[in-house]
This record gives sequence, structure tokens and C-alpha cells, in this order.
Amino acid sequence: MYDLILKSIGAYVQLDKREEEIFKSVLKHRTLRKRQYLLQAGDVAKHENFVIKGCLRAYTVDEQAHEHIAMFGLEGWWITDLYSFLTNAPATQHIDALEDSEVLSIEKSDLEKLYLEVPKFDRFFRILLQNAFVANQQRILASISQTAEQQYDAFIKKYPSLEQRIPQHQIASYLGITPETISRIRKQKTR
Amino acid sequence: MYDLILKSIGAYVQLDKREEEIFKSVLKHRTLRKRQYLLQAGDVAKHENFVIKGCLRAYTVDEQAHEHIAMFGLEGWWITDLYSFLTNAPATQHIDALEDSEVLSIEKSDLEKLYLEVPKFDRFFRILLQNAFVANQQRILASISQTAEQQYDAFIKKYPSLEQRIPQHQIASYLGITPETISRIRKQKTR
DNA sequence: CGCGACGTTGATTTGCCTCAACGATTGTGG
DNA sequence: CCACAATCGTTGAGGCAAATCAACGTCGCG
Repeated sequence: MYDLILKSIGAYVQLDKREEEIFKSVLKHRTLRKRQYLLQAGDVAKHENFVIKGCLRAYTVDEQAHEHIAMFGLEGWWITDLYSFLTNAPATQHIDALEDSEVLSIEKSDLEKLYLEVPKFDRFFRILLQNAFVANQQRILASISQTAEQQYDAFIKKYPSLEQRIPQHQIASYLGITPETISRIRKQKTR
Repeated sequence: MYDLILKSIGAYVQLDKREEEIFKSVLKHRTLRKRQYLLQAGDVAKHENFVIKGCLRAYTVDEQAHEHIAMFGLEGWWITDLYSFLTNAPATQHIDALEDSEVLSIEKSDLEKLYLEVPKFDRFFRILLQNAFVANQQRILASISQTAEQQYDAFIKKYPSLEQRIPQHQIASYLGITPETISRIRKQKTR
């Protein structure tokens, strides 16, 4: 159960046995059925969640009931509504499972204690957030500079596995385009 | 010269005198004239830069010679092409000054040493990057879900000072819309 | 079996872009 | 210190990429 998360951390910092035990002791295992919420907008995000199986999504819903996906959470990724988590404000994002999934959750107070007891976690999350920052910057630049087709192509190239796993309209929702547009882009490619 | 940066760090971690000295010793002061490059695309980003005066921008230039602003750097902000900085790949972004500016730069090797000597900096940048992550998430959601007008209004509300300081077409370039569109949005508001 | 989820296709609309021209400033070199 | 060039914002005309709206076929699940 802890294989993936320990390997993920081990890629950036070396934990000794004691630190590993401390860490594992604050992880709570949760299973989610497809469509089940991990977090609902309006509630406060009290956990940072590491996905060990399946696929989740974090998204907002606007006045016209349109969903806009902020991020996906695949195996090996962390997912939460970070704004809510940091400020204790009600979450603006929903998080739910696109497939039957499993996560390891850390409660906020436990994570804060962990930072103080094992400063390596400051380092680990610093590195993790650096990578996330770069990815988000690239996504922003794509969004403000590229056509729907360019963005779709780049997405497929970057996440080839996701194309198989999730419905196309979820990808549309992530890219900020309509499902119809994706359908037309794909059609045009086949001939 | 060090007031702002020490205050900025002090908001999240407490440095003792020795740590403060170590930190200051790796900072290099640079002044930039308006339009002067801090980093050119193609070069490798070797510094993380803290803005103490003025205003910078990081941006890409596409095949049609259109500029797309990835981020602004105002007083108190950090700016670099983080992807290049982390991987030593040639930068895809240019960074230059929109006004006469001053920055404090840390070289990559010095920053890495600093992380090891003073782990509080892992923590400081972890917190900084958390905030940046939240800001980027919000920008992404705005970009994929809002109209040009909504985005412009939100920008003005979020950065009222910038509206006065920088040309409108720079804001357009940051939002991924054209200067003409901003002009029309503004016109329509006056009556 | 029947319903909901998903993707496709067509017709139409629209928000924003492109292109072009034009003043008002700003700044700069002779 | 002036003349000329850039820079910046504005306005109009026209075009286009993508959204919207609507209908329909298929599939898989409860």
C-alpha cells in the first residue's frame, strides 16, 4: 500500500526507518467508488491526498452549471483544493473519482507536525511544488497562446494514457473547450 | 537594500543573525534599465531573482512574433524561468524590465548550498510555491472558464496598481486577449 | 429492458481576432 | 530644442474559430 508513496518521496529525499514510520502513521487509506466525492465545494479541505490507484478530478462548477477541471489526480499525484487547505476557507472545487480509486490522506494538522518533526518534508514538497509550478506555467501559456487543436494535441502527447482512460468531454473540460470541438478535431485527423 | 527580502522571508521563517548573513552573502544586486533583459530565451536561467524595485515580465514569443506573458515580477516577487533553472535547459522565456528595476539574484549552486546549510529555506520556498500554485490554479480556471471581460475585470481588481503602471497591451498579453479587445471593454464601461 | 452517459454531426450564432487607419504621447538623435 | 520616429491606445470593418443549440446513434449498466 505504501510502495508508491515511499518511492515517490524517496526520489527526492532519503527517509530513515523512524521517519518512514512517523510518516506512515499519519496516512489514512481511503477507497472511493467511481463518481464518489473526496471533497465537495463548500466544505473545507482538511486533507492533502496522494492517489495510489485510479483517477480523480478537481473542478469548479459555474453559474451555467458548466464544469471546469482544475487538475486530474492520477496514481502518484497529490490532489486537494490547496487554497481551501491553506486558508480553511470553504472549497471552491469539487474533487471526485473518475474511476474506482484509492488515496492516502494526510490531515492538515498532521502534515504541519510532520514538517516540524521531519524537515525533509519541507524539502520534498518544495520540490514537488516546483514541478507543479512549471507544469502550471506551461498550461497557462498554452491556454493563452494556442488554438483548441494545438492544445488537444499537446494534451494527448503529454498524457497519452489519459486519452484511453477518461471520457473525452473531461479532457475538453480540462482544456476549456467544448466536447463538440474535440469531436471535430478528431474527425478531421482521421481523414 | 535587504529590507524587503528579509521581511518577506521573515513572514514565514525566523532567521538568526548567522543565517541572515549566509543568505545575504549569496545575493547579488543588479540594476536593470527599462527594456533591459534579465534573461533571454535560449540562455540557461542560472538565477532565481527577487524584485526589490520596479517591474519585470517573463514571456514567450511565438512563431507569429506574438508575446505571451507568463508572469509579472513586482517588488517582493520572485521571477525566473523555473523550468530552465531546474533542468539547465535553454530558457523558453525572456525576462525583461518594464520599468527601471532592481533585483537580488541567487545563483543556482548557491541556492542549493543554502538549502542544505539552512533547511528553513526549504520551508520558505515551499510556502512561497504553495501560494504560487494557488494563484496559478486560479489563473488557469479563469482562463478556461471566463470571458475576456470577466478576466480583465478580475485582473484589475487583483492588481489595481498594475493598471496604472504598465501599458494595457501588456495586460492583454498576460490575459491572452488582444489590446483592441481591452480597449473596447474599457470603452463600453465608461458609458 | 430502459435509461443515462457519451460521442457525433449539422446548422447557426457569436465573441474575439485580424487588419487597417488614425490621433496623442513619449522619447530621442541631430 | 526641435523634428521625426516609436509607442500606445482607439475605432471601424470584416472574418473566423469555436460556442451554442439541437437531434440522433450507440453503448453499457442498473
